[in-house]
Amino acid sequence: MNLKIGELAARTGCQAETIRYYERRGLLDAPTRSGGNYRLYGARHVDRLTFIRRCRGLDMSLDEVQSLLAFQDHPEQPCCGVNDLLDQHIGEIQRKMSELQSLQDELLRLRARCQSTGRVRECEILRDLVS
Amino acid sequence: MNLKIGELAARTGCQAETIRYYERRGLLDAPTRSGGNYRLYGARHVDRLTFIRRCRGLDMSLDEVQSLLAFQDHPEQPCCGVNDLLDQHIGEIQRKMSELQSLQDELLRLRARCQSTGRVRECEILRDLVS
DNA sequence: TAGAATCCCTGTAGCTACTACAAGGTCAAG
DNA sequence: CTTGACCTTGTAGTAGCTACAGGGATTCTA
Repeated sequence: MNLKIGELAARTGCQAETIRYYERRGLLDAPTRSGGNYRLYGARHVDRLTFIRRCRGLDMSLDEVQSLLAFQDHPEQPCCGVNDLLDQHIGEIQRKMSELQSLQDELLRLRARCQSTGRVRECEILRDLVS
Repeated sequence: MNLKIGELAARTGCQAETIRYYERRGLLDAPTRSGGNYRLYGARHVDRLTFIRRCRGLDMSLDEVQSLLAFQDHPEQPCCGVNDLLDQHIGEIQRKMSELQSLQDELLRLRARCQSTGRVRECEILRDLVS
């Protein structure tokens, strides 16, 4: 294996600087180094990084990802913690969505107040926003 | 009028530190000062800050708010720019919502893979996240 | 009128999850 | 042997605040 950071980056679709950042943050453990002090990654790192990127793609925070990684490192534990974390995350997304829905409603209502023919002076949108 | 920053904060539901931050950012212009160097705000500031907070409540960025404030300061301009900004913002919210919807779908699919009885070792959720 | 409590001031550093340098070292190709 | 692509560390920037520290002003109470 023995990938350099750029190769790992290409393989996972993650920038090299992001990989170094994950290492600093403690999500990815430090790989071995080559003679010239280059990071050398193995298959285990590819898996971990893939996992992290998948979770991030699902909008999880790095703290959440770190929790899931901790579960992976203790395979004998019951897995209900994983489910709890996911349920909580699903709840958060739910909340965000309904919040955005209210925003959208209000924005459309606001937008309907102006037919874009006049001057700023008479614009009902701006007037509406102060009150 | 002549409100101190804490009074303006209480009146608008905005923290004093946030108000100072808006001043630094150039959204709220610097008020006069008292003898003891306290900021003293007038009715105009109350209106501006209310406007800003309303916009922020609609999830607009400070840059967007600043654009709207610029429109307010040029009341003779045609107001179609205001409409454009709002339409664009509505579009963004729309995009965010459909993105969250896909996330939600995928999270629910993922969640359905585990019935929380086993150990982490066999957890299909974690397995799914690596591949 | 003294002292305490509560405000206010400036400036700086922290938060998330990166991203973008600068200044330099390593390595492979020509 | 030089060029260019890659790698290294460290630092600073992004958005929109928030949280101090260390000090001054004002106001309330005894």
